[in-house]
Amino acid sequence: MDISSELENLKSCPTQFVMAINDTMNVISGKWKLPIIGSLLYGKKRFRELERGIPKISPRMLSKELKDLEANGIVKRTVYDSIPVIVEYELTISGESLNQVLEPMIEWGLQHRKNVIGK
Amino acid sequence: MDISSELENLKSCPTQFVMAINDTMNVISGKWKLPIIGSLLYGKKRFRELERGIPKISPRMLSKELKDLEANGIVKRTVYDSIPVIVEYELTISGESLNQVLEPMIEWGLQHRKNVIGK
DNA sequence: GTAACCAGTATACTAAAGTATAGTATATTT
DNA sequence: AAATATACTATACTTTAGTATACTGGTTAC
Repeated sequence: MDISSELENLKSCPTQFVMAINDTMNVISGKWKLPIIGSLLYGKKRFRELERGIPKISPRMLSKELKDLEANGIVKRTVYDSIPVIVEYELTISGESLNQVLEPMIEWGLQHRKNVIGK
Repeated sequence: MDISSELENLKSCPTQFVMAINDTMNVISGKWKLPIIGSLLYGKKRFRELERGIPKISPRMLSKELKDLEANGIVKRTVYDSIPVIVEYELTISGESLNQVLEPMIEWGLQHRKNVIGK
């Protein structure tokens, strides 16, 4: 699919592209998804490391969002059967490839902020 | 700012980039924002045109989201003092420039769907 | 004169998202 | 033996987002 004509296609045949956008949105929407993904950009983390690294998150939310991200193929959960058990979370390839959507969001956000303040 | 090093920067100094991402998210999140923006990609539209064009949206939600989008500088509202009054909505430059973030979202979404189905 | 179109607003409700607080089972440290 | 750590789960609550239904005030068509 030719990227330069996607906007044109979005006009003429929205549904499948809107679905793709919604898929992407679902993966990163919610209060805690980006902080979690951001934390995991540093590399593997254990549950309590994430909890300590993300201010104000509750274990309930962390657990819920990690399950969500895992179900969506963004995060991989590994249990080591050491004693005591160690659980590690890391980004999948799909998770890491999210930078290709986050970067344009950073660009647009910074530009938009300039525009709005500029007025 | 060098885009190719933004991910690296996101790791080392997250707050301002995370803020930019959140700004972008806020602009397009919610059930009706994308359908509205999508409709306006076709060009100017009047309130009832949008209402008819977006299945299941209620006038309350349409009104609320349009105000939101206007407040965020995504949509411009023009009132013509004809009789009866005509109100037109259109995307601003900022609004149109959203394609630079929507296109990567389409790409990522399609790719991710392939990955998930592929497994 | 009544029915319909325009551009919405008002009120009340349900559903989804997020918070607060406490507790589980296991193991290690002091 | 008591305190602390890990990796969570359970229950109850509040807050935010979205829905349903009706209505307003003006204008035009039949």
